[in-house]
Amino acid sequence: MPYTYEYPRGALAVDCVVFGLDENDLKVMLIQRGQAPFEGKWALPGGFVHMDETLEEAARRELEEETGLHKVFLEQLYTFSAVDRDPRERVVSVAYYALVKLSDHKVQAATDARDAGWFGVHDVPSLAFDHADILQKALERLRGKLRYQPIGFELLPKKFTLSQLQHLYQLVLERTLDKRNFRKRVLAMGLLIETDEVEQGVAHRAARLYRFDERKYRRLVKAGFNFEL
Amino acid sequence: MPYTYEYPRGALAVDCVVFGLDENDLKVMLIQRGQAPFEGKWALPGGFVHMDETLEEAARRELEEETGLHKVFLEQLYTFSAVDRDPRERVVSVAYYALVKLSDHKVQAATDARDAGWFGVHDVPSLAFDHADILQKALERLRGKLRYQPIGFELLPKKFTLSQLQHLYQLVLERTLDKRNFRKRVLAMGLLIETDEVEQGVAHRAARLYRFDERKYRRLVKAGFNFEL
DNA sequence: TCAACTTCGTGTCAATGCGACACTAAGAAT
DNA sequence: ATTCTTAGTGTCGCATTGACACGAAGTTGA
Repeated sequence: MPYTYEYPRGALAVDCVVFGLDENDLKVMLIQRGQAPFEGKWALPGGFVHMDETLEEAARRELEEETGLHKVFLEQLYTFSAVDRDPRERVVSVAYYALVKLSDHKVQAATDARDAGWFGVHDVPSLAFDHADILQKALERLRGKLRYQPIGFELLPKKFTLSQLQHLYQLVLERTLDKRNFRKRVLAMGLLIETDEVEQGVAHRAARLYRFDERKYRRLVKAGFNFEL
Repeated sequence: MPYTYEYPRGALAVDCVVFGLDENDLKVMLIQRGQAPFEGKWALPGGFVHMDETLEEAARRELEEETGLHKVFLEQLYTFSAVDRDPRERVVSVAYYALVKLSDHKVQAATDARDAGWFGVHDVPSLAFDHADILQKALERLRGKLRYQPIGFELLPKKFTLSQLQHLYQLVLERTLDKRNFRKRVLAMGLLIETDEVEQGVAHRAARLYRFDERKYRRLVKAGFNFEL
């Protein structure tokens, strides 16, 4: 305990709001706390920042440690600093949100030592700290971002149907969208590649599978292009 | 100096990007550093966060202390955490951006003990720390925000002409706008109140003065309204 | 006082974008 | 073969957007 400073210092933490998409719901990953404070309560995955890592590195490390997730889409959300947000002492927390393909990560999520699980975003239990506020803010951001940036693909498998994509948009934006108009718009933006495959194992006409053209997207972003769905 | 912890802790700071509007330019307020590191270099106003204040409180306090500004529009921007962004030790900085009416604050800005001043945003000197990055990000945010939220008024005097408002938009967005279309759109959003005054002391036909209807704006925001200019 | 100068303030029209809307096609199940 | 379910497709009217020019008002200086 040789770390002594001239002035008092709060601790710095990161918390992650991890979104995943299930057939029917937008889910968020929560872990059950194993220690006080809030022992037994559900909380966002997160932890303290080390001295030799950036905030994003800390967020990725904690995600990997606590949920097994890695290489996910991750973006800074907001920094929460209410003086009493942690009952132990002053802790300022930088929140990130992540989007993951549930199909890829279903298994690992539950294999951590602590209990971890996916909850429908409108059906979360009471959360530790100010994590409910953080979740709220993350949802708003996701909604806002989805409108003008093609980030929805991060939540879907590599190959997906347009119906899945529309379903995702409807879940996040919380309203229904017209099928024809949606397809028109989303195809018009020119970032979807039609594959020659169709979905498998459905009890009705199979839908065509598409891929997101990430290469093209990156190129356009670099060229200063502006996406508004 | 009795503040001892089990693990090392970085320091937590806030930095403020303060925008102001001059007749011809969008300006940013800088202060000249009085101590190492970067002594003599220009930097964003800012400082360390106290244990009993939120980040926003810290930002407002520093603004008041270093530049005399108070009661300004202030919003969190981003948290910067490069490990070596401060040569002394680990410092994570939460950046805020502020919009002030230069007309109200021109005087105080220069009265601080240190040297402080307004610089055209495209004509800033080399900055201390990673403050150039912070400024860059603030500019992007301001541009993005201006598109869909009526925050430009924070930069203008209480009563202003539509030409001033257009000029501001042009400065921030860095492109010219059609006068008639601009007036149509901005009046259509219904948040401007026409006063019965006109500007004074100009060597040509005087323009009508308008006020921003903040009351109405707040009401609409509360009602969940969505502004897109 | 009149001519010159500067900025104010205003409307139309064409093109485009957007939302509403319904039926046939394909494939699986029975 | 019939039924069931979802896939996939085009038009049309309306609203929005952007391009575009000139007379009005007020000041200045000859």
